[in-house]
Amino acid sequence: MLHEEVVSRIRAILLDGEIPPGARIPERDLCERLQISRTPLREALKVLAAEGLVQLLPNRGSRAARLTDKDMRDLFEVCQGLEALAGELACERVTEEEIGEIAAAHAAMAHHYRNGDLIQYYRCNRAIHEAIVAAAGNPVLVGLYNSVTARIRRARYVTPMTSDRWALALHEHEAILNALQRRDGVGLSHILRTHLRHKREEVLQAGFAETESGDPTMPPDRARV
Amino acid sequence: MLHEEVVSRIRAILLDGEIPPGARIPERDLCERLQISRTPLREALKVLAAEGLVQLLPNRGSRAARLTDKDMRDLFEVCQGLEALAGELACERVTEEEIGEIAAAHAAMAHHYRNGDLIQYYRCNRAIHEAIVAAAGNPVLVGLYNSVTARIRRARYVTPMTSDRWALALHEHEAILNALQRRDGVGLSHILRTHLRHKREEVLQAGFAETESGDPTMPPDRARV
DNA sequence: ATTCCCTATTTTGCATTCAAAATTAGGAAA
DNA sequence: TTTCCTAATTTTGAATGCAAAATAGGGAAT
Repeated sequence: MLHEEVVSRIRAILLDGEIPPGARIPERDLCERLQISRTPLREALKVLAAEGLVQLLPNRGSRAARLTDKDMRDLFEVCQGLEALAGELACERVTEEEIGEIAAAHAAMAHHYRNGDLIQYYRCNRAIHEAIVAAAGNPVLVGLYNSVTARIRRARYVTPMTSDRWALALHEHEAILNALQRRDGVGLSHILRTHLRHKREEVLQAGFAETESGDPTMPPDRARV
Repeated sequence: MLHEEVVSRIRAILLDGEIPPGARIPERDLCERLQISRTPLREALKVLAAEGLVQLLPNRGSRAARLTDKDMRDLFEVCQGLEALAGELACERVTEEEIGEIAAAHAAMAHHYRNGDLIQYYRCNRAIHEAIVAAAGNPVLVGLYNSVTARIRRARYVTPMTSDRWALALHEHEAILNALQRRDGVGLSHILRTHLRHKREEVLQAGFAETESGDPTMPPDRARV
């Protein structure tokens, strides 16, 4: 198994919450599960620590990082900036074909909205945001966007919405698609910011931060893998 | 030596160009120099690879990453977005004390400009940009900014300027300081973008990209450490 | 001289090992 | 029972060892 694959697999385990935020990462068990020795596992953990998904505790191993409200706010703030930039660039560079794909994803999303299928709605939603970032044609931007969004993925795409919020979000997405089709970079940038600001408010209101009560320096629970 | 320190030391070696872009990284020699074994060295290299400073070649070790023109353009583009965001946030959050420090750095920079001291000018210049990002009060933003700017540091802060360009840059910096003092987020954001666009043009014009002629898949020179 | 091929050496990637640190478990004292 | 101390166990962090891959070297054939 290649280094990058080890990183991906562990990242998936963390994002799925299989090792919940704050839980200690059991090297031994993970090694057994991935059928690798501790050396490549630990290399991957250091990389994930640099990404912010893992917290390293000197002489005490590593745990799944947990986000405070402040972390969440900071991450959404940067995400807004990145999506705003992506929106502007995308309007300059997006192809007609890409616009077609995004329009199709939007239509599918609207369909799931009408069916009240939040899971599928979020799936399309995420695809749209990622497609806009991809359309910016800047791999560096894609990389940063992925690392930032990975950390807020669960909050962003799991938090339930009130019916009002959901209707507003869909409405905003119509404006997003519209701005993209008109290649109105400034407009797209602006609506994306507003859209993400609303999402952030929802998430923080829902208290999605991953900090539990209690001393964060205390020995964390051990995740069973 | 702590893991993070190993990463920092190797990062410094790469940024100093001591191992030039494209050169193979000699694990053995670096181990000897840092007085560590290959295990922690390789952990650090994987982290630096994730940062984009090192390129991993399966079964063929790692080399110092080299930037193409496209990489340079992409990095500057993202850097513009990050500084623009930082500028906006900084105007909301910067303290009077921080403004004072930035004003002082600006004065020092202007002094070095008048003396024609490019090295010292760039030192102050970089301090100002970093102070604005710091004033945004968003550690996530600082982290991304550092990783992006690390990769373009040499291009950004080494490229010589024509007298016209230099005069323009100083003039832009006056506008930057002014916008910050007026806490004009939109204005600061805008001038920072313009300023960085100019810098990018300079760098690309100077042909600072790190791609050498020849097949990039060929065995690279080995750096002597 | 140049190209090809085969062997010797080096380098890589990972498993294993080992000392140091932390954690756990157990028993004595209050 | 609760608290504190000590010894056994586990876990961590890094060095070492080892097989596989890549590279370098050195003729033989053209």
